[in-house]
Amino acid sequence: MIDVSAQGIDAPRTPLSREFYARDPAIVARELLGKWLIRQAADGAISAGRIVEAEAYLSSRDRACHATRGKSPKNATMFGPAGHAYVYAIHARWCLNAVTEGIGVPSAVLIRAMEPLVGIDLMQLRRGLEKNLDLARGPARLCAALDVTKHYDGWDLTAGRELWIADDPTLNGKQLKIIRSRRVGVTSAHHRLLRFFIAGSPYVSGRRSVLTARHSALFRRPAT
DNA sequence: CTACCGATTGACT
DNA sequence: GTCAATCGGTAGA
Repeated sequence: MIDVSAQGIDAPRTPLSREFYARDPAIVARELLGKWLIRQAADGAISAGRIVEAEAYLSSRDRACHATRGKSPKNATMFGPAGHAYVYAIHARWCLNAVTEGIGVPSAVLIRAMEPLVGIDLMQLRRGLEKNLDLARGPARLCAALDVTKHYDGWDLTAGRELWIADDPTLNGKQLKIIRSRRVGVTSAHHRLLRFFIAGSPYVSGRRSVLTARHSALFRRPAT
């Protein structure tokens, strides 16, 4: 359930490798759950949290992917090497992706929600909001909480400075319960199950009632 | 230059 | 549940 044991722990410094990202985006999205997303501001202040929700966008074989109709200045980063940040604007807000697969294959994982763990005061300040649950619940809220803007489009997430992703130092081999569902807000390829989130996490985006219904439906299993 | 559109959010009934 | 504000990116005149 809600794991607050990580609060007060230092953010991990060792970034995930290029090889981690250079795989199928559905696998990367699935495996990014539980990882820490870390932001270090110019003055050294750290803000970070645990990724609880991510979506895969599969290059030319996915109609919902921004790169499905070819390269443009906006999506150029997705055509570059894996492990770089792809930051784009939607409805006047920023969203953060991690580029996956190889050069010339424009796929990525959208990081949709995070459980705030470190630097919560700073994230509250950036969001103009106190409520911990809503600080990074949604891709644009997450970017606002971490002050991720167009400035970080193309940023190398494997360099381990300013913005990176690392293994959870508190996980200790624990297995996460993960649910797979349709992606949020996409207008094409709506049926594809390319959204992944941690079961029961209150930091996952979407309406609570919808989440609970979907949750129980997907968890129902025939007795064995 | 103008005219849309959207991987969103927050306010509202 | 509904709805519209918001503005960067993009296409087209």
